[in-house]
Amino acid sequence: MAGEGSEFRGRRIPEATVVRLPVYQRILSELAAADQRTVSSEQLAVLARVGAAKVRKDLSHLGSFGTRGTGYDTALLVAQIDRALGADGDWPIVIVGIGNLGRALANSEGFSSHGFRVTALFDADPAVVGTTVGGIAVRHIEELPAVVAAARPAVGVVATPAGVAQEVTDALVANAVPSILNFAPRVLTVPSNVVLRNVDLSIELQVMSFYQARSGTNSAEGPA
Amino acid sequence: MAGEGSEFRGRRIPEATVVRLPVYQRILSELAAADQRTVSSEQLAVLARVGAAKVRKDLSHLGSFGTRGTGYDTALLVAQIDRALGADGDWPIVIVGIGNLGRALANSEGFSSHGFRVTALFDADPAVVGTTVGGIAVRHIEELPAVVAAARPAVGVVATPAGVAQEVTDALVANAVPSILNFAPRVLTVPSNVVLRNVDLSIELQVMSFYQARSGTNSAEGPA
DNA sequence: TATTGTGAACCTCTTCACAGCT
DNA sequence: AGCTGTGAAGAGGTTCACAATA
Repeated sequence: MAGEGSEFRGRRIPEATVVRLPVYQRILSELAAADQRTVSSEQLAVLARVGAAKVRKDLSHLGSFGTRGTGYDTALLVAQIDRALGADGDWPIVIVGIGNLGRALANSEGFSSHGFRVTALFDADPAVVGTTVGGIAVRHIEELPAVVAAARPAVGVVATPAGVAQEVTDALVANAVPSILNFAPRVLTVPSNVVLRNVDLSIELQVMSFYQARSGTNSAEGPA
Repeated sequence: MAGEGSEFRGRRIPEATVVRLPVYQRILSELAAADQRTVSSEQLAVLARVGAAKVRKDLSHLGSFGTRGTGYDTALLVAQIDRALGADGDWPIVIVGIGNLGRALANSEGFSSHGFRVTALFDADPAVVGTTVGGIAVRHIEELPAVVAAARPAVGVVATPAGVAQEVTDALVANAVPSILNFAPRVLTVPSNVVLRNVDLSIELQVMSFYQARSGTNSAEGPA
């Protein structure tokens, strides 16, 4: 459990910063592995492809861990970011919908690091139920309430067809899953106390075709 | 090519809006399929889980297609959004890295709609090269330059391990691929004229554990 | 000297509120 | 009356620029 709020700086970290912390963390881990003891905001900025001022402001939300004239202690910074992100915790995951994408997620590196751990898989297809994916047996969706109520996963991943995404989400929420990561191309409704994030592959492509369709336009650079 | 700028309103559409347009488009398509002729910003807002004012402002960037007192013509709006997003175009895609994720993407619905079309798959593993995924034969990565130079894909999808993501990207860019969609957990460098978008599954999870780690904290609501 | 931490300016996106049109 | 389109206000995030400090 290890849930002590100990000496939290009462800071409210902006979402934009939260999204960048994992990027910094990955870079810092690599630097630490290469035995680099300290790092400047400038170097981290170059590696993360952002501005140095942004790096400093982002890190300042975690506290004041840098040393003026020297930079940041690499290992210390990794530890601080890990703590902020909860990487020192244990975060069981369940995945619902074991199609191509669900299978890929179940086997994904990202789903078994930083404290994450896939604990259960569910599908409705009898041909899939009972098979083993990434070392875990796929259970029938009807077992979801019982299994989830017992296992208390931290994250429910929805990788089902769009048509059943909302009802699957409702089942997860009803069984106290506090965070939902949705891959189905559907806008989901969840209570306000549930954290919902969406990953929509189709949207990413469409954003690209938007910019490309535009760049095809005569590059009439607007006058100031 | 079909590259006519015809009667473009010289508007610069905010990125935040661009990301929501595909969501509206999907909802509107469903309404149109259900024979709903018109839709109000309020109804669309409820379905997309955003504010009505935001819907109106977003749509206003495309032009003035609503009718006061009535709402928007559903079919017309779908057509306008499609046009803005380039959904009336042809967007060949190549996917590099045919692991679990690349395979899922190659079979994905989202990669074969809205004008998108997977045209080539590449991998470095001899055990994978030559196999067929989603009806397309996987070619060796060494064939990439020749194939890409000939096929001129609009989007290159990087689904390789992080270690080779940059070199694969360099090869795509060198062969004139104008947009890169990166799934590798690595910050990529591309020339400024190349559109780059990142999808990082691990980051999404870490953002969730961040919020959950926080909510575990005594909900000491900060004083104003 | 080198580099952090941060107020202030700036920019972008969101929300409000209402004039204007049907 | 009903609903859009938008100027203006507000909130959030980024960048600047520099004082503080090792």
